[in-house]
Amino acid sequence: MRTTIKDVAAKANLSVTTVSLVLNNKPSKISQKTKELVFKTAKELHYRPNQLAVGLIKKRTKTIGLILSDIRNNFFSSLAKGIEDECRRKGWTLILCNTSDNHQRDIEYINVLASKSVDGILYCMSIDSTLENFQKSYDLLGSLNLPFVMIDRSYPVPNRAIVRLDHIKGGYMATRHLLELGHKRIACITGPNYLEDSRDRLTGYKKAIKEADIAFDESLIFEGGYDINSGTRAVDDLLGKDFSAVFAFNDMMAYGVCMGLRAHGLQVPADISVIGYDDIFLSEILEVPLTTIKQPIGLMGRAATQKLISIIEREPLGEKNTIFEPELIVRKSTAAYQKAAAPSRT
Amino acid sequence: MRTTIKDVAAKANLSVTTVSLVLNNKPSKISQKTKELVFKTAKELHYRPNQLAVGLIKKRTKTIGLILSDIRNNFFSSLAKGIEDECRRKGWTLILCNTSDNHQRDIEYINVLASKSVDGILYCMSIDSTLENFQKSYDLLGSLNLPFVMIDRSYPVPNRAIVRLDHIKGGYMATRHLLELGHKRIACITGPNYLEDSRDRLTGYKKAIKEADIAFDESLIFEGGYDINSGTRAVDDLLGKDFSAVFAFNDMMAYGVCMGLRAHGLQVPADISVIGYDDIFLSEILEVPLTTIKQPIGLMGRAATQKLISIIEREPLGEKNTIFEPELIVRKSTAAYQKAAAPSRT
DNA sequence: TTTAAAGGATAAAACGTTTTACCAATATGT
DNA sequence: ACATATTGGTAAAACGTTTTATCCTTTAAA
Repeated sequence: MRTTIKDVAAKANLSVTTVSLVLNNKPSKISQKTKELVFKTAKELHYRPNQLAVGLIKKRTKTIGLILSDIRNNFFSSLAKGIEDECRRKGWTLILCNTSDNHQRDIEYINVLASKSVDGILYCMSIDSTLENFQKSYDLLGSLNLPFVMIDRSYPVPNRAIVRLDHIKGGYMATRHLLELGHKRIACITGPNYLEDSRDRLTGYKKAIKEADIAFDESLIFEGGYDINSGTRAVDDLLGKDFSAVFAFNDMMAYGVCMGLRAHGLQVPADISVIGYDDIFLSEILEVPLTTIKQPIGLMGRAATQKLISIIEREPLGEKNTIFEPELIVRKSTAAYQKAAAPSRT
Repeated sequence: MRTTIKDVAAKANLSVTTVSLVLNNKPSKISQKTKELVFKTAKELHYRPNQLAVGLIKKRTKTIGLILSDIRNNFFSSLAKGIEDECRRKGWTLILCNTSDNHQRDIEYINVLASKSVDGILYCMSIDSTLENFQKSYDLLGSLNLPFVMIDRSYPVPNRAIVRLDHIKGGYMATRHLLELGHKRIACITGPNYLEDSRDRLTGYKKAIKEADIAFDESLIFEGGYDINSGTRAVDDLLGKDFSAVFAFNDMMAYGVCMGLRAHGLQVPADISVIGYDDIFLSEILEVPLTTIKQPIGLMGRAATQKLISIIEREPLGEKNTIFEPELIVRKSTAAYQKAAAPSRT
């Protein structure tokens, strides 16, 4: 069996209380000599407090749960990396929960995490999180009295901390970039329409084209699901329509678009410009590196972790929400508009 | 505060013992009527056992730790996905530990996980794990009495369960594929030489060229670090030498090779054939999809999890080790040897 | 000399469970 | 009528900590 505090106390001929007091550096009147004896004995026996017992009595575990859709997705794994980094720095532990974009599991996992006594939750909703669904999670979290921070995706309800990008600005920047290259007919591959983050990007898009005096054309908007297939499906849908550029609301769908275009014999960016969103790892190493809007994903993960820990420890919080700024990364998938290049079905 | 078993007992006017017995379905002589009362009350109060207390007394937490290098790497995130899936299926919980390929952290995390009372560890060593380093982890794990399963990377020591691919065969298959396409001068980008998995692939390579009566040429072997940069550096080193194909010991390095070749104006596969290893997600969606040796990563994760749980629960184990079979996935980055295509410095 | 304060350490309760051993009341067999 | 089973349930210990209140000495102050 592992060494317990009793073993240390016994070996040092001291009480359990003394050992605990010393090891936890509590203000007490224990002589220097005794203190040293405790440290020495603890080290000899390789004593490490059993965190189950500690958690039980302190009602704190220094453990947080991370709920996300799919860790295989580079966006989430980068996020997880940032979060884990920050946890390690602060001596916290991270439990990983993968919902596979199934909201029922969001709920299950919240319950599991509560019964494991995590101190808080970092929550990226699954993609089928409508407002109603979110409300369920929100209520549950509330009834369990669990501190939580939403990452990226959320809905506006009271008393909810969120860390995310300014997606309106992001959508605006992406669109501006294409407009400045001379594109006027810009297709959008959005995320699910009920999601705020997708709606925000679209708002940014509309703002930009309006400023450029271009009418909004519903037929250029394709609702995707943030997955690679949405990109290829979008191309099938869009082909034959008049457009010279595509703004995909995430990089994954942008890859799909590129693949789809290629399959139809169209070149990026010669025939069609494509801009993505997220700047995940792949985007840089593609044969035609993707122009995209960068989210500082790792940083956002760290920020969210810090915020959650602050909430848990009841430190004075600055802003309830943290909004990051998007950044335009120009690579090779966007080019100036060429009149001749209007796409046609092959 | 959360509902405790005492609250349930109080409300139902029963003892804590009775409630516990009923809820855990223990053989006991509690009347059907009482049982129903217990279930009803527990449900009403939304009772969920505090797993800290349960863990403390049962000396089981149904929690395992996963130690890996970098979750951003698609190989590991796919692995983590498989592992998490299996954990969820069986009602286990997963703690994620990211070592950033720093062996010191392997050690730290093993200690942390032990103090959190995980029941076992799934261990992917960091890349700087020499035999000595591994020995330290191994000894620590032993002294903590922690069941563990190594994934992919390990060293041959007694009493160690490992789940991995047959890398000798994998190396052999990759090389055979290139040989069959007519290539005779095949460069290798290996992993660190002290790692068994890299050495095994090289063994497979040597076996294949020997069978084809081709002499082993040390100058065609470049020792990489399994990262993308190793691939580009390898190209710099190799250029000017006589070779028509490259076998990169993982897909990441294969991408690096492709990028490097492209930077030097060489085409894949027209000028140089490239084969990778792993078959991670990217490989399929590249402009020139990568021919590679597939590791069933998700499956391996699940298998490792099952094995670990079996060990923890002392179920009869079949084989101590599980060796998966490699599979050749032919895509577009390899082509038949063309005499004219010998590379030259640009 | 008595009282108060300081110094050094500890006993015991508490956290929320599980589990073992036991108890009381009723029913059964002789 | 008595011993014995059976039925239905509970008290209390244990898990490994932290923390509060308390205790005994010794020293300082009155």
